[in-house]
Amino acid sequence: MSDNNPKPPDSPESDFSKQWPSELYEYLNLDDDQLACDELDSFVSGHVLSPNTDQANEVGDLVGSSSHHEEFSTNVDEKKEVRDRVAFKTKSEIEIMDDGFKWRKYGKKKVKNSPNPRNYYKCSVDGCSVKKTVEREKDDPRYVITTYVGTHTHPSNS
DNA sequence: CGGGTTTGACCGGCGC
DNA sequence: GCGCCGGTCAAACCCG
Repeated sequence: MSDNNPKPPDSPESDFSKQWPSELYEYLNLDDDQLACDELDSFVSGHVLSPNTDQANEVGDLVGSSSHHEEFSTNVDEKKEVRDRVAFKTKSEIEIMDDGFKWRKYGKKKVKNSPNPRNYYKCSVDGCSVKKTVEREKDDPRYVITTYVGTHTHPSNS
């Protein structure tokens, strides 16, 4: 948390950052409760900017391990662009979850480390360049890994 | 008619 | 220098 990004002063909703994770938590809770699975709860929050393949490996390993949650504190490794990378692992048969935002799919790619394709979504709101990537777990196809990149600059509810 | 989705192609970065 | 890999764009198509 404490991801205080350079939000414009004309943003009436300064606590939108708090609102965002709240909804996600709701989903996670619902999902968890719905399936009564206490073995999952992967909450991975990172912001590694290094374009290194190691990054993917780490994430994959983390997800593959499961059974335990990891939390990365804000390391403030900011360079110039503030790209918050937040990955969520959710148990769902569908990857298209409406979190209150409108997403436009702009690409689909098949990763080598996974037999399943990866979907790329982008926020439809003008001025909001938040991206989202959805990928299925390679070990457990019933798990969905959603990675959010960036911060919304507009209210979730229209 | 407009926006959203789809798929392939293209590109940039890194490794070898 | 080339190949691999991941990410993005764009044209076409589909649906409301």
